[in-house]
Amino acid sequence: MIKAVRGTRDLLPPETETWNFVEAKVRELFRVYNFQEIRTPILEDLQLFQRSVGEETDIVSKEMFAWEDRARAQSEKGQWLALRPENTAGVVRAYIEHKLWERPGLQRFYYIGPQFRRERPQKGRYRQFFQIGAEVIGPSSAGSESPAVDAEILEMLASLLDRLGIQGWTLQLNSVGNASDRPKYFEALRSALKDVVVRMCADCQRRYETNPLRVLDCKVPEDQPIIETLPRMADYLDENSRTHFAEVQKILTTLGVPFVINHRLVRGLDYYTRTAFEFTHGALGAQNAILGGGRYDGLSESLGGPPAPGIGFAIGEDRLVMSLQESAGSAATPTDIYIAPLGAGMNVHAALLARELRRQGVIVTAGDEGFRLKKSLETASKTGARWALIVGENEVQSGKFALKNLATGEQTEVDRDQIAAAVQTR
RNA sequence: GUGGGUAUAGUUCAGUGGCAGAACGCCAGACUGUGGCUCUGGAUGUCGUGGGUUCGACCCCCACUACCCACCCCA
Repeated sequence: MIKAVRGTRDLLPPETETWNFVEAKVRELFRVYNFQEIRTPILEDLQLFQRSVGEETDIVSKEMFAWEDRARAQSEKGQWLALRPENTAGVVRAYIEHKLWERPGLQRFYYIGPQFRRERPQKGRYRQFFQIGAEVIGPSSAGSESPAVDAEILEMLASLLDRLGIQGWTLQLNSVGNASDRPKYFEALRSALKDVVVRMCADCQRRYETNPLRVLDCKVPEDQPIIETLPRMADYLDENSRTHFAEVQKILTTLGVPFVINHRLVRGLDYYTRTAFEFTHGALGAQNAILGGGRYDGLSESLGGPPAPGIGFAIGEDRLVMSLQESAGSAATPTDIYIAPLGAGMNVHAALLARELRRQGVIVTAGDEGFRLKKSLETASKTGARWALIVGENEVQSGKFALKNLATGEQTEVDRDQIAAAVQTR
């Protein structure tokens, strides 16, 4: 039997109702914050991700679905293509490709779509997963570096989680520095680790070589005392970054958006600068990050574009839906009327009535004339219909149809043109 | 990539070296144009795949695969 490939899955009703609920709420919210939808290709040039996310990151070096496309001519080499592992790079590429800085003001985009990473699947982690994300990007002259933008994004996210009814989230905030002060911190961290790293876990010894920042993220209890003594990024921020970060916090506090400063929050993509954040939720198992994001002030340049500071985030939609189901149940949309055609030749009459009713906005399902009435009513109840409409010889002759309320058992005779009104008023 | 667990009906799961099970769900009948409740009956299936041991393997052994959980990493 052919099955869904590893790390991918089918989303079935009624769960898809929850997904639609989430997406509808999200679009509604983006609308009032004046974000507009952008749809970028799922397939991109591999180099896009190497140059943005970073060639040395796990995402690019180990987790990409990438392959060499067929060459156009014998002499040429094929282009390397990749399934996108995230969507920010694609949005920034589109920003550059279409010279969107020529448009007035800041560009505010949102997207909803599948992303791909070749990881080992576990709870809340899939090889094809869905992200809901947004980006604010533009020239500095349009205000793209303003801390007000960071605060607006964070306030929007807090509102979103609240409006979806997700309880118990935590906003963790940090500033990870810019292109000039990050290397300084990097050095300080490495030299502080130099003598103590031998006492740390095997993963940390590896991280010391590959990416010392990740040491801060270590969860091994024995390593915690050592990590506490390490220098903090906050002490290495330049004046600009420091006031920027302070201003973000000030606005959030004024707005009443709760957050905690986590000096050890690091992100796994190279393009992040300054403000970095995660929203976490307890009910997600080890993959507790429901969304993450931050600033990427130098990303456009590293993709060959003009200076275009920006900030964005990505929500793990799979995880969002998961935490939503922890907090509340979902409601299925019930059928209004189940039509029970009764006897030979009744299917055509049922089809005609269904057409008339649906044009009036009634949700209709029809059975088959071969069904016994008992079976039709049974199916109607089981599938959650509120009413059953009997379409038989007598009804067609008289023009009055038997309409049965499946909850109460009450049955009335209703004129053909009164059916929609009858089920919609009650 | 590493470690642990699991794999039997549509679903959730029992089970024993000797005929494949329960509950729920599904289909049908009791009841020919009146559902839910009840009763009766039926189909549930390559017991994950491939080898091996054995008179005989769903059960024991080996390999593989998939799924789940954790590490790593991230959303």
